[in-house]
Amino acid sequence: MAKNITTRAADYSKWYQDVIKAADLADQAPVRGCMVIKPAGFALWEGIQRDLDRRFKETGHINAYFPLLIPVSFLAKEAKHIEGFAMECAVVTHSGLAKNEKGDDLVVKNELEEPFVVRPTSETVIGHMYAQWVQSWRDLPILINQWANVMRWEMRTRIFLRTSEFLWQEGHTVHETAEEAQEETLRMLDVYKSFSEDFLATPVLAGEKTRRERFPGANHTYTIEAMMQDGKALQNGTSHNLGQNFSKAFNVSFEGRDQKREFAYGTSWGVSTRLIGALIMTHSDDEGLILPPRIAPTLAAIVPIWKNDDERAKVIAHCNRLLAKLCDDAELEAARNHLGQRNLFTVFYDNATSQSITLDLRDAMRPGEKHFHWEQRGVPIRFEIGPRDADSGKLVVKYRTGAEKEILDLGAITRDWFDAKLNGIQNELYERALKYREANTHVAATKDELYKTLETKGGFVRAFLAEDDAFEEKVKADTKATVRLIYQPRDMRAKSGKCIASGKDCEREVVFAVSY
RNA sequence: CGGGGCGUAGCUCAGCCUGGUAGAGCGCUACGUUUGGGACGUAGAUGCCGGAGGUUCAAAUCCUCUCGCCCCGACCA
Repeated sequence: MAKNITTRAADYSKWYQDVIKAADLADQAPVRGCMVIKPAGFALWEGIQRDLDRRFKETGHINAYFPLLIPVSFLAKEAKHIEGFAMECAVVTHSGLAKNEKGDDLVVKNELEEPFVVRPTSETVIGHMYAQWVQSWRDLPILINQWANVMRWEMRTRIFLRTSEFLWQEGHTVHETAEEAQEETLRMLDVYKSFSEDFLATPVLAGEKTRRERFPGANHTYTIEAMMQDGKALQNGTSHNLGQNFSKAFNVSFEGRDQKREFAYGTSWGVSTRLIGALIMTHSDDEGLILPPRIAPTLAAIVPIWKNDDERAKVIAHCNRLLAKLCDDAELEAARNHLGQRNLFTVFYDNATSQSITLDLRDAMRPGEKHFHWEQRGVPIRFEIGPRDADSGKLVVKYRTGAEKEILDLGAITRDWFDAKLNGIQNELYERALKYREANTHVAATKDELYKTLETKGGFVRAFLAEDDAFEEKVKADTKATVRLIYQPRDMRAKSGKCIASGKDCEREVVFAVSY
C-alpha cells in the first residue's frame, strides 16, 4: 500500500490532496486560493486542450483572445449577470506603486477613474465587441472560443475543483435566430459529453439546470454532471442559451433578411481545469493517480533491473529492443538528442499528441521505488525488464488498472498490441466509472424517500419534480443536496410520475445530489 | 465573513508551559555496499524560529500588534 497516500475510506478529501501531491500535479501558490499547476498537471490540461480544441474546430469554431480586464460599467449592464458575479469579482482600482513614507514598503499610487474587474467570465467584453462586429444578418453566426484564465474570489477553495484563478475555455457565439442559438447550445453540450466520455473516460449525465441553478444572465443552462467516487456530483461543463439578454445589454443588433433590426441570439459554454479534479476523483485509487490512456502524457514506463555492469548492458539492450518495437526509428533517433532529464529516456510514441514512452535509467533509484513512482503518476502501462528477461527474450507487463503482472515474449509486442491494450484500459476505466454511477443512482417517489436516500446512501437520486424554487431551497437547507439537472426526455425512466413536492402528475424528472 | 488550527531546515514536526549556544525524522550531497515492489552504512550541507514593536543581562520561548496559510461552515465552474 502506498505509504504517502491516505486511503479513500479513511479521508476522501485528504486522499484527493495526497494523490495530487504524489503525482506531482500541482502545488500550493503563495497567493490565497491559487495553485501552481506543475508540469505533470499542466500536461493533462494540454491534453484536454488538444482534444477539445479539435472538436471545437470540427464544429466550426475558431479561437480568439479578449482582454483580462473588464470595465466595471460593462458588468453592470446585465442585471442578473452582475447580481450573480458581483461578490466574486477581483477589482483593479489603482495603477502604479510607490515607496511609503518610511521607505520600507510599497503602496498603491494612482487611483483609476474607472475600476476594472479581472474577468470572472467574458460575456460582457465579448458582447461589447460583437456589437461592433455585427451589422447584418450576413455577419452571423459568430462562433468564437477563447482559452484563458479567469478569476473568481471564492470563499473557499479546493485545488483544481475550485481555485480563485483557473484556466478554462469559453465559447461565445451569436446567431440570427433563437432556434440556431438553441441548436448551438445543445450541440456544445453534446461535444462536452462525448469529449468527457471518449477522452476522459468519465461518464456524464447531460441535461438542463433548474431556474435556481441557472447561469446569471442565461435563459437556459445545460450541464454535464459526473459522479465522483464518494458519490458526490461534479459539474464538468456548462452550455448556456443566453437568448437576447446580452445582445440587448450590449446592443448586438443586425439588420435581418426582412430589413428589420433585431438583436442577435447568444450562447456561451465552458469547461475548466476543474476537469482535472474530475479526472482524479473518477479513476484514481488508493495507490495514486490513474490516467485514461488518451490523456496520459506518458503511456508506458520501462523499469530496468540489474545487479552489475554486465547485466546492466544486457538489460538496456533488451529495453532498446522493446522501444524499437513500439517507436519509430526516427523518434528513437530524435530522443537520443533530447536534452536528458535525469536519465529518463523519453521517446514519442505518438507524434501528433506528444505522448511518450519513458525508459527509466535513473541510477540512484532502485526498481521498487521506480514502480511506485510510475504507479502514483498514473502511467497506464509499465514494463519491467531484468536479466532473466534479457536471457529469455521475455518481459513483464503491469497495467495500472489491474493487480497482476503478465509475462510476455518480446516477439508478441507490437504497436497494434500496445494500442489494443491502451484502448482496453480506456474502456475499462469508462465501464468501471459507469458501473459505479449506476450502482449509486437511486430513485425516490416521495420527499421522505428522497431525504432518507440522500442520508443513508448518497449518490444520485432521481425524482419527478416540477419547477419549484422553494422546494429546492428547502431540500438544500435540509440535506445539502441540489438538483443537478433535469433529464432529457429520452433519458427519463417514464414519461411522467408524481411530483415529490406537490404530488401532482409531472413530466419532469430530475437528479438530486450533493455536489462539489 | 464566522468557527477552529498552524507559521521553527526543502518537507513533516518537536522545543514554548518553566527564557540561558537551534533540534529530530524524512529529503538533499559525497563515497561504499546494494538493486525482480518504497535499501543500508559512513561522512557532510542546510535556519532572519512569518514580520514589527515591547519586557529582560538574555526571547523561538513572555506581552502587544500585524501578515500569511490550512481545515470546517455560509457562496460558486
